[in-house]
Amino acid sequence: MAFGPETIIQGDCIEELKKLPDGSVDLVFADPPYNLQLGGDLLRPDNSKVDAVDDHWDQFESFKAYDDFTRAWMAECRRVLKDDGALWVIGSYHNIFRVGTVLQDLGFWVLNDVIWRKTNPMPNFKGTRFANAHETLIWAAKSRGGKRYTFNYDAMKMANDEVQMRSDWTLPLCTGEERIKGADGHKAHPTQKPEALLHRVILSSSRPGDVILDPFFGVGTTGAAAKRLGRRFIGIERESEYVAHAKERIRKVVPIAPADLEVMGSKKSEPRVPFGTIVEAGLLRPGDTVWCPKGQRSAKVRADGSLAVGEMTGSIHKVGAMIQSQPACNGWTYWHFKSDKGLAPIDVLRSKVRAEMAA
Amino acid sequence: MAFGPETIIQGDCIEELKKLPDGSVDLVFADPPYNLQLGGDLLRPDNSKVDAVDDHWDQFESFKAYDDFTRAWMAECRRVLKDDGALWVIGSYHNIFRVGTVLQDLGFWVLNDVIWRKTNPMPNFKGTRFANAHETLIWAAKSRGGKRYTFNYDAMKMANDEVQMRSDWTLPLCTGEERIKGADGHKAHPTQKPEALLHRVILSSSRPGDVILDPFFGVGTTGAAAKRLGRRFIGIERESEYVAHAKERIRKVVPIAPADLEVMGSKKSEPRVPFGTIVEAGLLRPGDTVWCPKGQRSAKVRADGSLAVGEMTGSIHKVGAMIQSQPACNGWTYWHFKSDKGLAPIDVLRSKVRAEMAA
DNA sequence: CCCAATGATGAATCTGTAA
DNA sequence: GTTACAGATTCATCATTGG
Repeated sequence: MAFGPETIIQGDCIEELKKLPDGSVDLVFADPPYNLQLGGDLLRPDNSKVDAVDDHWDQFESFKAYDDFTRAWMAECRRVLKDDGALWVIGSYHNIFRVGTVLQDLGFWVLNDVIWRKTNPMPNFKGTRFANAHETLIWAAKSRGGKRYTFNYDAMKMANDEVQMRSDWTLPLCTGEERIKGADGHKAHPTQKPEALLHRVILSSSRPGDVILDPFFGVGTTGAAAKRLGRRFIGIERESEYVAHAKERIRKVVPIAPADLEVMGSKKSEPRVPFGTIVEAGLLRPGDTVWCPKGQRSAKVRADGSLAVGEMTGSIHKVGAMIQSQPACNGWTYWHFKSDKGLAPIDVLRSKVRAEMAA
Repeated sequence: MAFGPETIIQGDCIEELKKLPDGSVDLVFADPPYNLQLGGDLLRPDNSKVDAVDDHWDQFESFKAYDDFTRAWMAECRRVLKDDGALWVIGSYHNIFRVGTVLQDLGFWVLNDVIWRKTNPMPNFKGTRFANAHETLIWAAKSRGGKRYTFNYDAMKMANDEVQMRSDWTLPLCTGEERIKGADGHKAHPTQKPEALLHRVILSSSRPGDVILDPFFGVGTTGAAAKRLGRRFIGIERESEYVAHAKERIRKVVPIAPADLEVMGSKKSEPRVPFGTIVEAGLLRPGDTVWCPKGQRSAKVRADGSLAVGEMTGSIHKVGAMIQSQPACNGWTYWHFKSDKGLAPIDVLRSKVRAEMAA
């Protein structure tokens, strides 16, 4: 069985996978349900309601039910993969450990776990945890020591300013024009992935003309990226509405010439370094004193990177503003520490940390 | 059984854990071994040579042994944890999926997965994969819906320039002076973690005086960070050489003065002041008027600390919610009184009362 | 036409205490 | 156990509106 360049199948993922022949696919990208286990409604501080992912397809009775489901679709994916093929799966802490364990148990060989760092994640509105600002992808070969998987090392290095691509990728969410909208103007799919993410996945681990299978096709991000990058694809999706959106979307995609693929240039601005990092790095210690430029006034450094002047506490900027009775203050240039050459602005310490980060 | 501030136990992790009493520990930090490639004795860190495991079945056996080992130490950790306790585990793609699955199966409730982004990771020399530039930590409460875990949200926010802390942490590797050296001048431990990482873990999820347990103590990074931050600790480590290094290292650590350990507290922890107290204190009088932020709407203060708008009466929060037709409202920030500088939120009056209470 | 102010929104396991 | 209610809580980005 040979696949045309574009195949979209409407139907149940596992049933349809079973119809595909052994060893016919080069790369699988799967974005399965995450099995979020949400409580009641969640309100933002402005009392508006968060549009939760409460779709029926994300509901599972237990971890065991989720594991069984995972094993079923993933075993089929492994069967249809060529021996030199590979699999990508994306998930969050709700499901990624289950997925990774099943994957290893099925004989896949993990090559990397890759972190998608979101530049603009949804915050944690209630202040109960760390803002959940990333998702995890697993990249795995069909088996250990099997035929060689595809990895376009130089393309990745090129796309990363000639520095080896790392396992953490910083990319924005899929919003704005890119986000597919329904007739009502609302998002057509609750969890549409950014095409830039698929671009990097496909560019890194497949060749032009390869067949890429997405068993949870949704509104077709994998298909759009595959077509743009000159790959063939097979998408399986149960919901007819998503299929319709995907078809319309992919129809409009114009494939680009390989020479024009170097579009992912990354511009690096100076990384933000919180003052707390200076304390964590041990460049200043909790209890240490910092001084104003002329050394008359001082403040104490606290373990969390706040300063204290008497009862007054807050960030380096806030405390600096308060003791000067000014509306604002740049704490990095205002506060000084005692070095062997006398008082020096703490900005010097920030430069040190930045130099280390860049190294 | 009460623990002293510093307890280091030399012995097998699981055996020694079994001797600890139920519900006696506030926080566990575990950095377990993940040498999955080695068959046989998974606990031995001395890298004795074992033939590569190519066979799928052997691989499965190896995973099973690792899962059993993980379940054994983690179940004991769960037993010794207090009901409001929590667990941190760190790992890489080799083991973190196994660890996360076991953790969920044991009833732990995942709060976050946290990514340690290394600023200076080891490159991938052969150019065969993405540079493995991160490790994963899992932070989990003892159980779902159990007693409230500790999270110092405001301290974390402060440490991150007043923006809430995210699930990805950028920190350098442990190198240079910080890295413990053996008599031969080489690193004493193969996977020593940076103290900055432990600083953030401990500061975020424990309180001064808490008991922190590290069942894979190594050269004592957890102990050093715990002592510095005024926490007690219990470390278990099998290798006497590591224990010796840890003791010597921790001996030299100077704890931060208790006063300097104070971090930004949450508003939730401040004493509750009923609105009626404001009226009792005479800061507002029955019959006085309070206004919404822009001053268009007003309500009357009543003697019992309720508000009235026409027929509508109730608490400051309820009346605020009702006149805005919103599900909830913080009356302290919504309602304003007329001061000599124009409208000011009644929260100012609450601060006054609190200041007086503290005096 | 540009800039400022305002509003909307994204895979979210999202409160605590007292009666 | 449950219910009631006080009151604490958000970041980056893009679209829209108003001047």
